[in-house]
Amino acid sequence: MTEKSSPTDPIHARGGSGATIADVAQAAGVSVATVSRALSGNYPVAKATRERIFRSVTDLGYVANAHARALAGATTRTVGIIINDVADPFFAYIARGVERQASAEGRLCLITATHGDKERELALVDLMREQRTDAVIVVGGASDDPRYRKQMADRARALAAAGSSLVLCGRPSLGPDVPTKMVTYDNEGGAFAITDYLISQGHRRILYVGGPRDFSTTASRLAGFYRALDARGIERDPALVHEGAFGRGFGYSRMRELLDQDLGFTAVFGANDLVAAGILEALEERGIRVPQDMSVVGYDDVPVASELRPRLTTVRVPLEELGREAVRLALAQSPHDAGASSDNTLTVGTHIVIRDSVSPPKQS
Amino acid sequence: MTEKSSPTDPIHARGGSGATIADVAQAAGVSVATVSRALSGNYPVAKATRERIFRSVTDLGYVANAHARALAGATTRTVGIIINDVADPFFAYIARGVERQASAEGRLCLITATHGDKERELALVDLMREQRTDAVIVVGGASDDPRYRKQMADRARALAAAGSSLVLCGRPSLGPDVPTKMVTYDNEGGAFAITDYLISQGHRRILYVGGPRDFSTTASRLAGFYRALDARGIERDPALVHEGAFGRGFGYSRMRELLDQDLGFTAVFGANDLVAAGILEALEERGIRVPQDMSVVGYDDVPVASELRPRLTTVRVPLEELGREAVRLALAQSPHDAGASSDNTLTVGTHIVIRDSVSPPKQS
DNA sequence: CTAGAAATAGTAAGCGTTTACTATGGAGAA
DNA sequence: TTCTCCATAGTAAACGCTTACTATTTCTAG
Repeated sequence: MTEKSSPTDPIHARGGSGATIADVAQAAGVSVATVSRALSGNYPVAKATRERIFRSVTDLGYVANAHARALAGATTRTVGIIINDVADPFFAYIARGVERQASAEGRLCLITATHGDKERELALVDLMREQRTDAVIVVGGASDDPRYRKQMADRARALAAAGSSLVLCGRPSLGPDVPTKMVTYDNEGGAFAITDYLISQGHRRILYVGGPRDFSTTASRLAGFYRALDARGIERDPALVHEGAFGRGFGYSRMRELLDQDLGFTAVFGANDLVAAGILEALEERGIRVPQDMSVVGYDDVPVASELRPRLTTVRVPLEELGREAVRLALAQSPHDAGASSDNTLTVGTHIVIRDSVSPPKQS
Repeated sequence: MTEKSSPTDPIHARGGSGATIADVAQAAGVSVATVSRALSGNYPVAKATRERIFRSVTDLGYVANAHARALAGATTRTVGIIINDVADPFFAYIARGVERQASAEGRLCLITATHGDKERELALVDLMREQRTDAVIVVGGASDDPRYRKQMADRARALAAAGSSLVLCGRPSLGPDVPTKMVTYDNEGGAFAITDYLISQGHRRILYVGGPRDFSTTASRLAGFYRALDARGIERDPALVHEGAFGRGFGYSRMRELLDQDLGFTAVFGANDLVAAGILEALEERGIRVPQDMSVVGYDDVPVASELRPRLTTVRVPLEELGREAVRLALAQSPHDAGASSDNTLTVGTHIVIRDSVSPPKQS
């Protein structure tokens, strides 16, 4: 007895590559079929037999081979999610919702990141197809490059044909004839609401900063922004719109440049909270007080918004909910089970949350 | 022709559940073996044949079945990671490192969350065993319950026996005879350094708040804290140590209570940045200025630390690096390939980053 | 007491790949 | 010309499960 572990230790038994169902069957003196049935519990197995089997299972530290199971059976009990970046809070909260709902529905969650590369995104969808996930959820705004859309549409069809589905989360449809499911939030409405709030506080020249060009999220937010301007009869000034990126760094550096120009704006709409954080930093550096000298708003209401000083007035997007709904919809038999309309679309609302970063413009 | 998509569309072809390698073989007029070889490219296939095969692959929108592949071949090209919460920045940054390194090494990444439940953690390790992941990485401090340790040790052995490995990331060893790999950071050293910094600024009564009791991370940070006190000959006062949790909410509420007692501390050490953020909020609410009236430090240096005002002085932990190293070590043939010592342990350093939340105590 | 229905267990056919082994054809060597 | 050796391609045996069928008991009812 040179073994360190005691003979009753589970798991340690085989030196090979893990016990198989056949090992368990042999140990329990039954056939593999019986073991399989005892484990899945969908077929009667005599109590004594079952107990013997379970004892062997623990003794051997047996766990089923998920691949063999997926190959023989139908479903993989896995959902795939594709996001930009695991550490970006916008995506992280959606991923949390996905992870939680998936695990509530007994699924595992394959999370991958594109790092903002759309080619990679397509490749990742294929990877998930290889994995035969029960659904693949792609999150976040999309490029509107037609070639890309076509490629994604092809994949949506392939997934649908294979009994899986492509879920678009927070991004526009690929077209009416493409079999996808969609979970979105009212991006344009939120932008409208917060812009209107700024206007109602007396602002007339509002700077818009951030968000990649030709990107669906940017387009919707900008659309809401313009609609609010139009509704109040305020002229659109192209000099006040600065697309670019979604990061904090972009907000900071672009704001620094803009501050040197004489644009005469009294409020800034950051395309998201991170951009707004950068804007705030640039303002702080210049000694411009917020909200006394300048009002600032963001979008998304990620935790940083309430961490900032002043606390950021922003648009709340129910991110975690979005993720949960994506999974519900993905796994639902019929769209109605998940509370979606019959075109498989579900929209969650947004609303503005008022904190301390906005006040009426200074009288000049 | 009632089909909407054009006949040259890839993918749309079969109505079934996805094309198989046999379909491709038939379409290309070769055997499945040849297709398999053409795809894996590890065996000569005539150029013309190969091209024919690839054409069929695109025509059919074929992607290999990862499960069949895993079953027949050896490896799954997947690593599993188990964290507390996807949206907690501490874990999110580690997860990002894991995800990036895994994808750099051609692996997919299965991410799951325990929500702080250690039973669930064990169950998740088994789930990953089922998936036959090339490695399973468990992240973050661990409970020191002996039963739990035993269970985890069993699983480590099972994984090792199956040719996979258990990687402990930021948590203590399970014992010398348990086959694990470890990536850690100098938790105790960081706590020592920042406590010493506080002392060097003149603080003598330092409050410690946060971190679950009987938790390895808490234990190490507290150990560093005490060592610094001892080294300077400052008495340990149990009334100044308040374990509890790692969240922002805990920092806030506990600090409120503590402020009502007359403890006479001049500085607060938050067990992590989130706790420190809560502390700062409680202080702000009471109108206590930081750092003039009270100094505050945190731990981890997650983004919120530089978002806060005052910017938080804290201990920097190279989280993303930690995740990357975990994957490198997990996948390395020999520990030396990954720069680890021969006992499969790798430690990354921590250092304090000084910002604006500490100053000498007020003369009273 | 016996036919027929449960209840329980076993047999074996896949599931979609990879890969060891085998087969074929033609080029170069003798 | 004949033999060998490559370069290719095919055959078929796993891989570890699930499940449709089949077989054996054991009840239950008539």
